[in-house]
Amino acid sequence: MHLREHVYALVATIPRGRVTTYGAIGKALGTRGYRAIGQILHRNPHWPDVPCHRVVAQNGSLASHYGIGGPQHQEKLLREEGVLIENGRVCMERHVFHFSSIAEK
DNA sequence: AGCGTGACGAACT
DNA sequence: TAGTTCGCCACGC
Repeated sequence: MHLREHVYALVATIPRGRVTTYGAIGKALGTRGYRAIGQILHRNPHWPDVPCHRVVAQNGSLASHYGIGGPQHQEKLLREEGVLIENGRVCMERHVFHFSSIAEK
């Protein structure tokens, strides 16, 4: 099983109005290949089943080159879900989603 | 099959 | 605090 499958499966569980980070995903899956996760989401073929717009950097900044309609589209999508975005960054303390369980390998 | 690149992040300097 | 290096994984060439 490839890492990408796990990433998609995990991201698919993120509830509406919540966000997570590349680091959190990597940690949950037991890998440090954060860059790979970025690329995997960039080429997300499962939209909207896999809500990749809910994945942001650890400091709350949005994806630098969002692949589905530009960075502005990601921000729009998040706002529509009620996510607070200040100064181009998501209010993490308020919206971060903690994966309940371990990786599903 | 090997190499460079990238929606990252932590450790160094 | 800011800039650089390194680790890790998938992909295109």
